[in-house]
Amino acid sequence: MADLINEYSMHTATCGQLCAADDGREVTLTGWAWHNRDHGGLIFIDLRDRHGYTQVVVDPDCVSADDFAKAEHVGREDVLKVSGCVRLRAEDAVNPDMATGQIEVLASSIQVLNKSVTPPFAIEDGIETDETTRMKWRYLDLRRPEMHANIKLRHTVMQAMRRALDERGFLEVETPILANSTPEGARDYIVPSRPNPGKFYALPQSPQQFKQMLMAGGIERYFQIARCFRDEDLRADRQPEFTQVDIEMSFVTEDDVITMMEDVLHEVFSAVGLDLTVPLRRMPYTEAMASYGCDRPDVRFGMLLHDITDIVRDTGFKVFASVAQSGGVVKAINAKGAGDWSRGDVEKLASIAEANGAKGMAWVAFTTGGEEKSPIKKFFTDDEWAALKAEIEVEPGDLLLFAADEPAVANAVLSALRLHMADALGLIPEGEHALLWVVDFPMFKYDEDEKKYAAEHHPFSKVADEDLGLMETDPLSCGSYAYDIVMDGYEVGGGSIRIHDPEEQRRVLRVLGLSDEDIDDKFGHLIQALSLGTPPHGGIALGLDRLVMLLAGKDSIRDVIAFPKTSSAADPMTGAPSEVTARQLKEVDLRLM
RNA sequence: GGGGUGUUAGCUCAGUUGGUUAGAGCGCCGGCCUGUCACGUCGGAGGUCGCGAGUUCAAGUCUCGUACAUCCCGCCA
Repeated sequence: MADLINEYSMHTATCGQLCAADDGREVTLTGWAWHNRDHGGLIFIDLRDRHGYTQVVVDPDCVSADDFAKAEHVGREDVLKVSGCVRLRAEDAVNPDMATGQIEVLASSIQVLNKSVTPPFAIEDGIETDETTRMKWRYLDLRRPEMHANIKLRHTVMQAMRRALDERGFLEVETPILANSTPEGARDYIVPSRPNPGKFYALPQSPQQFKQMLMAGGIERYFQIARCFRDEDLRADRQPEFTQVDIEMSFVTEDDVITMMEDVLHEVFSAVGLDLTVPLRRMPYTEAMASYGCDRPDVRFGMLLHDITDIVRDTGFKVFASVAQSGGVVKAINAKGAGDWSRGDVEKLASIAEANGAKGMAWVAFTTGGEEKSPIKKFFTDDEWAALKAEIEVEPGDLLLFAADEPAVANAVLSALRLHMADALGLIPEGEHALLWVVDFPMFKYDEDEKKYAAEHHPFSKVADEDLGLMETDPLSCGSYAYDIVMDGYEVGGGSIRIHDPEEQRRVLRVLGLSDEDIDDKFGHLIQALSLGTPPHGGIALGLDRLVMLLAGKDSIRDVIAFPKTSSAADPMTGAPSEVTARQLKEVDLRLM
């Protein structure tokens, strides 16, 4: 075996890195055959490895008849070992579109290390093959240069992250995968415990409690590139298992965590050839909701939300007036450049509004020709119309889209429309990134379905000092020391300063509806640790998959995960999840219904 | 749990008003070809139209159900 490895690793060059300076070198290349162009008396084989392509020329005068016959039958994805001499191509044979297009390798011997059957799709960039097909043969998909680049980018980001954190005194610590179910939050993946019939582990949704225990354990600065699990429905940016760069620090303020994270990210961006200007903008949560309609604003373009509730409070357009008078809001965005859209195209936008909870969508188009088209204009007085136009500063070519509803719905609708219109109008600059902090999150929100309070961030975040007295009387007014980092409209990280006072922790959990008995049962270890000298601490977790996805310019994290799962949490390659035997079930004391 | 879109050759897709033997490009197989690089050229093979019912003289096409994929809402402390 050692000899075999040695033999394979002795190749003297890689396919993507030969250049004119290598002219005359004797090399041995190993790789996969991409294209085989057989001209009868002369054969060109493009050989591919991790680094790129090189053209191999097989001339019958330079190889044995046996090797030439082999070359004639080389097919896609055959694994070859080719020895030969690098030579400059004739001037008219140079391929300027190819990194190694200046040279070629004249083969002297060819060895087929492994013959491949015809692959189900082409191993090259820009394919439009269905993603399920790519996932079924993921190892083939991974051979494609763009997937290679994604995996390499992920590696570079992870290594830069480790280096930057190590340099700042963080210790990398592993925390358990077999952990406890948590009563709040996402649905857990559960694992039966054979020695404890009827009892289950839960895979961690995040190492949150363990990292707080590490602070209690005096580690002071911890990080982990941690796998996290959540049994919820999937999205393009959500997988059932995903990776967080999990960080926690003792004796710190919100500013300390934010500054540390900015420095680390600056180094990570440098490592991938990007310049991140720090410090980043910090936007209060209330401003994000008011101006962008969401807590993860994409600030690469404008089109901010305008609140026109006061202008339309008494208008003749009853839809607006009744919402405005009953505690709702009327807001609008101005999609500049869409003023000449056809009525049909504009009306189609209503389906986006409705998908986000709107009952309808009003609009006004100001054509570049100076016309004002709208189904609602006739209900407005001249003064109201003028006030509306002044507030939004309309010009010819503008299209106004309105949402009138309770604030949460109006914001959700306009946030979705804003993103759709930015995409449709090409307002998002390609390759540019915009990062910012969203700060001053509220501590609690009210869950209408469950009829109880829930933590906006999580129940271990510290309530703002000045609001501590409001916790029992007016939870929704309590701020917190929680912050998110947002990149290009995605939440790529979030964290907070944690509670380190045991009584404060109990109060928060009580607001969430937990009895003292529940608190002791589920969080007794935490409360106890807090009462035994846990230092003030705080931290953050970055969504590595999303971060790498954005850096790679992709719109699905599946493209930066080596072996992702489909939207039904299945793996088409391995067939997971699958049934287990009756014996396996019996061993863990389970029976299928 | 809900909504949208899709499923036809190995891959990407077309398929009209329901009507003869379901097509194209690429790939694959065979022949020819010494400067191609998405080589060219000639020929060939390749189909359970996702699956199951129904309507009809007749279904890739219409109806219902269902599976899977994908995007979104809910959900994701």
